[in-house]
Amino acid sequence: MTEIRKTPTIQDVARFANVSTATVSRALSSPDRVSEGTRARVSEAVRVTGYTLNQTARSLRQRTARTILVALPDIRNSFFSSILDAVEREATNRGYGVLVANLFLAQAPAQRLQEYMLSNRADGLLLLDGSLDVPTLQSLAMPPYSVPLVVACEEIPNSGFHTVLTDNVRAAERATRHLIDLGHRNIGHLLGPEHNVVARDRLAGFSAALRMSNLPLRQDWLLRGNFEMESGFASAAHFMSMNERPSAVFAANDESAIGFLSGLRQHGIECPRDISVVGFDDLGVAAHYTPPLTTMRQPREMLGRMAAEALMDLLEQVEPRQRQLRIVLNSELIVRESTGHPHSEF
Amino acid sequence: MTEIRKTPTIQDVARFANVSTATVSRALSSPDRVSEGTRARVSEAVRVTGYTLNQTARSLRQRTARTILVALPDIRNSFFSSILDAVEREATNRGYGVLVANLFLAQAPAQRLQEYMLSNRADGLLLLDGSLDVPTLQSLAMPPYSVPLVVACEEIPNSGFHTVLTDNVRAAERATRHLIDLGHRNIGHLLGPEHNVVARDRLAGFSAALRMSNLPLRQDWLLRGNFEMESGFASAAHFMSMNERPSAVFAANDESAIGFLSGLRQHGIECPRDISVVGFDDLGVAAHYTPPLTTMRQPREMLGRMAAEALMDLLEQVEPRQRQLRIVLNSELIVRESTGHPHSEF
DNA sequence: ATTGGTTGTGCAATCGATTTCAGGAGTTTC
DNA sequence: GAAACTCCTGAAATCGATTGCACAACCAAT
Repeated sequence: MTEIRKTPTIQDVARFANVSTATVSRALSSPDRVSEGTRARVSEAVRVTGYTLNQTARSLRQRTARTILVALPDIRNSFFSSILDAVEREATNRGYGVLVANLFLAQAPAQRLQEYMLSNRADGLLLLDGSLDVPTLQSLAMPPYSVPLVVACEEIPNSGFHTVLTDNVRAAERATRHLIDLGHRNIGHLLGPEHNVVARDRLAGFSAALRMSNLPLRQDWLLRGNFEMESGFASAAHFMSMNERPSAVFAANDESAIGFLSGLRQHGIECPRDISVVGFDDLGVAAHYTPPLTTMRQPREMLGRMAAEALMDLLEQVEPRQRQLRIVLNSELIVRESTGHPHSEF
Repeated sequence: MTEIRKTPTIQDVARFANVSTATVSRALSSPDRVSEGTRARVSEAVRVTGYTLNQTARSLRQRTARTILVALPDIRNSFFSSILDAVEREATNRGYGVLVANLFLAQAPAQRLQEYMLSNRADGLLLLDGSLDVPTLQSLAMPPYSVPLVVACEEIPNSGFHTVLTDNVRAAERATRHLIDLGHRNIGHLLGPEHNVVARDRLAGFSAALRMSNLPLRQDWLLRGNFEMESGFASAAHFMSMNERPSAVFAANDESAIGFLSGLRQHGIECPRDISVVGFDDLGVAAHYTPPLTTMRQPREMLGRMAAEALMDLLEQVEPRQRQLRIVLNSELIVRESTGHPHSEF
């Protein structure tokens, strides 16, 4: 009686097929290196024993985990979860596992990532957070560690890291120009987090657009925000307290735009009748908000996919790539109903 | 000259501290089993060499990966990403890694999970998807594999799996009763996916509430849906084509409620003036939608946390737990502005 | 002085795969 | 018919930790 006591190993297969473990290993991972007969015997033995590879053992020997670590500032944010979705899909296709590190509220996040990477649980790091401690990351990326690393979404300036992102400056400029084209001359901006690169780029694009149309950039029309709905909501109150108000606002992202509109509505301000608002991201809800949001659509799936591809390519090529990789994707203006011509003073 | 050629191993530490690797291992993982002097020497050696544990090697020897696999139907869905957030936080606290398997559009998902688990990359499985092939899962959970498994959010009936979920039936009943209490007598239901357990439970709660108030359940007022915005949007068109329309609708979740409202708006139907709608989940956007959504709030963070806890407890206890664990959390009605008294016929 | 117990440490086996090296068998080449 | 090559296979080393077992050293009790 053959009692199965634990998951079968390559030894069991070898015994059953009457070959050595070396041959089993070869039969499974490079079938053309064994004879047809052996290959068949091994296949049969695998079938009978119900053998499955112990990935841990392979990882130890091959020094690769076939796993990538994805670090993101906040999974709950629908923008990042979309990207994670694309990354996971791409990784799975290529036989990689995906470990997630959610950095929201984590203390010493960069260090946590470092420990993770040095523990050999993952082969490469996909960073979706640009706010991490650069020296720590850089020491990770340099010899002796040389951890393969790709930054996506949020650039880390002067880091030399491979990067995949969207052209936030130009996209913000485009969004603002849309408002200008509609006839708006008094335009405000709902800011992202102060130290966030993406937020800065969007502000830069915003001011560039104003400048190109000879419109003044009014500091008092830069509304505090941090990409979250609640911050947009809070800014609405501030907006109401202003003596002079812009007729249009470019919000740094959809979430804050939605919070902002929600806040305004409480004060009887209707969009687009009284104010035009353009967002950024084109979250799923943007199309179904009331009013449907005009916004810059970021190619999220594409971005996630390309970032994952870039990282895995990095992992699989033999010699280290010399030049820094930099991919910039374009965003697209989606015009819906939250923007219109200015026509009322209030 | 001591050149660092690769990441230092326990051997390097041992050599430096002039002890055996066994002692280093003990000094690090059970410090009270070595003498104070050795402990200090080892610590120093670790510091100098920059040693970090190779988790893969430990995993191989100890036959535990200190990693859990979280399987979810769709990460992009804000409901699941919230749960994942809580799970990740809890797991990290206890020193576990989190691998994600996004099952959206995956073929043979149950089998994919099986391969994953049998490859020893994860110690336990947290299932957030109730639609998987039960026999496959059951064979995983039974000897000889005995994979620790916890199901959350979506129950798998008669499976005997440990489960953490919310009381969907009662919550749906509560939501419907809210509409009845407001005076509605003609109430419809925007369904979830036909074969989804959660959707069925919510339908059950809906009909129970009607029954208890002696209101008829009209089949033609059960609107097709699949939890997604687009399906709610599509149902709005169908709604408009009906001869007799309900004055209120209980939507199976917030996303479909939002799509539905968005569709209705296109036809000039205003909420809550012309119709009352109550949703389910209390997604972040619910509070800031126009109108703010009345909805059943699910304790998502709690749910994720408890599910993760349950799984890790399972992993860490020596003898297998006998009784099936079953935790049911309560949802809470959040009344906002999408519901009101019925007052117009249309 | 013997026994018994505790403490601290090292040797070597072990986890389950891959891979290097060597060699036997068969085939081709000159 | 010897040399050179190819093809296939197995023995054993290896990846980097943990752990069972043995034992030395020390202390306490009889």
